[in-house]
Amino acid sequence: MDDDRYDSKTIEAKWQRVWEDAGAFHVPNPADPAAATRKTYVLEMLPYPSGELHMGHVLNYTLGDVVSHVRRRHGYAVLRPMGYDAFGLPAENAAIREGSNPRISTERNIEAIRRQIKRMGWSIDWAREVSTHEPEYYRWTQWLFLKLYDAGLAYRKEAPVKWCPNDQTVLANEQVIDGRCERCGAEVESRNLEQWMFRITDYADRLLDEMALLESWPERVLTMQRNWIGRSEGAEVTFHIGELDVDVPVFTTRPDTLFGATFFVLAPEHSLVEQLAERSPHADEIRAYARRAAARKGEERAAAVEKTGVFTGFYVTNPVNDAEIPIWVADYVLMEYGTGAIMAVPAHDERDFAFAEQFGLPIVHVVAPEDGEVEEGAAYVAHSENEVLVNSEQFSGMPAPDGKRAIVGWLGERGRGRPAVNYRLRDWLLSRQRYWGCPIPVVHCPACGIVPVPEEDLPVLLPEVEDYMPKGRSPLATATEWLHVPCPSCGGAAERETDTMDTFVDSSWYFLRYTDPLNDREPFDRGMVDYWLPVNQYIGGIEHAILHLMYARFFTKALNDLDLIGFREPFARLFNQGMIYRFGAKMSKSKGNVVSPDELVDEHGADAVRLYILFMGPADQDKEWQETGVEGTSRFIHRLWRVTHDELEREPTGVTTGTPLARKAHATIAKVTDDIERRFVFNTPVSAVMELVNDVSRTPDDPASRFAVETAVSLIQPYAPHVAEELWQRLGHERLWETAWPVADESQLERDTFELVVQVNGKVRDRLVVETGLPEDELVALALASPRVQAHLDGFEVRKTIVVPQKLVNFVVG
RNA sequence: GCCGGGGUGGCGGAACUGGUCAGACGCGCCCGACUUAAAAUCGGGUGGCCUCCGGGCCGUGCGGGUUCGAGCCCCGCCCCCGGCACCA
Repeated sequence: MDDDRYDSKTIEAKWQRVWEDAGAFHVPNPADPAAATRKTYVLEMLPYPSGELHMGHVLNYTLGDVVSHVRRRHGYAVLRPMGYDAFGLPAENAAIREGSNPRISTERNIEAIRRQIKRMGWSIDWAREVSTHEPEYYRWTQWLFLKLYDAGLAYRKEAPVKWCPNDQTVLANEQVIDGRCERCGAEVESRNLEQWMFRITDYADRLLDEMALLESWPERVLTMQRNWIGRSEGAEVTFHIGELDVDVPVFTTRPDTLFGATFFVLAPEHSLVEQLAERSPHADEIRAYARRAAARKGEERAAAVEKTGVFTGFYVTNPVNDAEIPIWVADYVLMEYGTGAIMAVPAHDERDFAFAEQFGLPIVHVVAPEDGEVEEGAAYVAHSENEVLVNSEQFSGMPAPDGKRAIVGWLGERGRGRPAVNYRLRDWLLSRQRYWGCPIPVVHCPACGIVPVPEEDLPVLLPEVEDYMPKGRSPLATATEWLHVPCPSCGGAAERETDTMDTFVDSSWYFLRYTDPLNDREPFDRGMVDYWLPVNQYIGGIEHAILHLMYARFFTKALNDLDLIGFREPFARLFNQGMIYRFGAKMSKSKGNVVSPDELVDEHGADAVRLYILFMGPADQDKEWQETGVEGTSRFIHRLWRVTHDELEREPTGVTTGTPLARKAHATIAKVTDDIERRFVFNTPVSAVMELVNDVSRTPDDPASRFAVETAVSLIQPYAPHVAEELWQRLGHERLWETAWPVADESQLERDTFELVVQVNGKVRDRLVVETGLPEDELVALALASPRVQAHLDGFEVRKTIVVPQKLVNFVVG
């Protein structure tokens, strides 16, 4: 190799081999987890092997790599594993597209991704590699499922569920975006099916409250999860239908407006609708309306400009005043939320008001602004602060919050209501009618019902089938030999469950498996998970703000309840990187705007690509890909190379303090360290090192040039580890990856002199170089002595003088 | 409608606790050096307007305010991105 030319290919291959041979990034588990060590767990979301890596992955894993390198060089044992989220729709659909078997295409993709990862030079502990589709892994996914089943947290239930007609499977609510399948974009349908669910709703409150245990999560993610859980406090109030002698509960957040309920509405899907229709003279009309409404999609119903509905001819009794109010059926009431029935208070609810207007129903005001006066001819009154109850018998005059409590209390005493909390969150539907997933380890026995597969029979292997195309029933059903088994309980003929698990089940515990990936007796060792977890820094895309991140939190809490782990939140700190756009759109194959990391690495080397992806801008913001951007960081590497080689021509002086270049180097150490560790920003450190290198090339005769060059090489190592290691070696050192992170000399951050800014009325009029530490009056005297300042003071009276030590003097004149 | 994030040169962005004429660093562009030439590389310039070349005025989405001083704080708007939404 020509020593004077930078060649990324040779250098990167060389150092990747060195690291591998040295086991540089392998971190063994401690023999005694109780012994205090400096350790940290840095984790990035694992990739789906449905294709190759894209620039989003490059950003994700380079971010994690910088954090890992810096922490390692601070003396931490860094757990930094990698794995593959191999099961699931994306991988299976990719296999179908290319007419290949999912296992074969997934494993081929894994190999390609592994090769890409190694080419990028990310510092990973390969001894901990896992893939969710391997029996050694999914055996424990099944084991955990059975633990949740035993605890009553996994159950089977028939319910209206979301069905994707294209992917031929049910979906979790979280996988439906604007009424469409998150994966393929097809419009989802509603079906009544018996499916496997996880009781995540039991954890709704803890998913909210235990956000307090998190060290640092982006506000937007917490907000999204709060919105998704959708907790609202109110009351359940029981209304009575005399004719049927049935009680109908409703949920309301406004029990204070109960006296204003002038009608009552059932969702078209409500079971009482048919019961009422049977006895009603308008039976046909009611049934026709219910059928019409059911046929409309939720979005259509929501978008309707005019409210629709039909009167049933029956009445219900308002429990607070025994008023008989008419029962209507209307599709603005949703069966999925609350109880599917509402009390309508048109004076204080916009939707009820619109309905009342449309059908000429009475409007009664029962809350008013604090003076208690209801405006003449008032219609709908928006909720406001300091309302008081009116027209509410003994409750009139109470401030609304008191009224709420009093009315709910009054109802409670009479058995007609109670405080209640309602959630938007639904249980997690986990079964899928697809081939490429973890088999659900239960057997259906005609005599015993659902029987869990005994632990010792795990894993239930995913059978080989000839045709794995989705057909609405799981392809596993065609594996007849696999399907028919004796019941583990009674020994009679039985059938295996043929649905597979949602891929999000696999990824809800993978971060635990990394701590003990080869364990064949249990999913993980309790001592090791408790030692490494919670993850100190988790990094991944915002697209998982709800899905994966909420499921993983749920799993962690459930496993904690089962006393399998000793912590309640999986990820202490979370960082979401922004999306990378090109030509104004998110990079995607279908839009044809992807930039291939491989091609960029071929052309510029992994170091230049790593530098650019972080230098582009704040890592958490979305940003536009710049075609010529990598050239800039590539040039920087060449410049660093040249500056280092120029330096090698000079005799080292040993000077590390006192010169302008020495001070710049110390300031750069301080800036880079603070940015990465405290501020968690990754673009400005690159700028700072560029400045340092620019300074070296401008002032090569500064005695501290060797120190400045070594500092630049050392600081850039987390970003560009290959070239840094090579230059470090040429500078006569070794193993930069385990060399202590540099520490700035505080005394070098202060200057003997500084530039004093002199302002007149807030405008800068002069800048003077003055000694550090002069008393204020001397600074003022020096400032007054400036002819430029005098020119602006001339003829005016100085009314006030502001002195900011180390910074400026401002004269206020007038 | 509710909640969260954001608006700075031709572009990506910087300014970290209100304090050095806002614009670091990089991209692009312009000029120069090297070259027969080009590329690469190196050096210089690059917010706008005016200029007697000293400098002056304007400028961080819009309008106000607080302050000696505001990109940063407060009030009222506009626009963009994301989440939730006939959720009772």
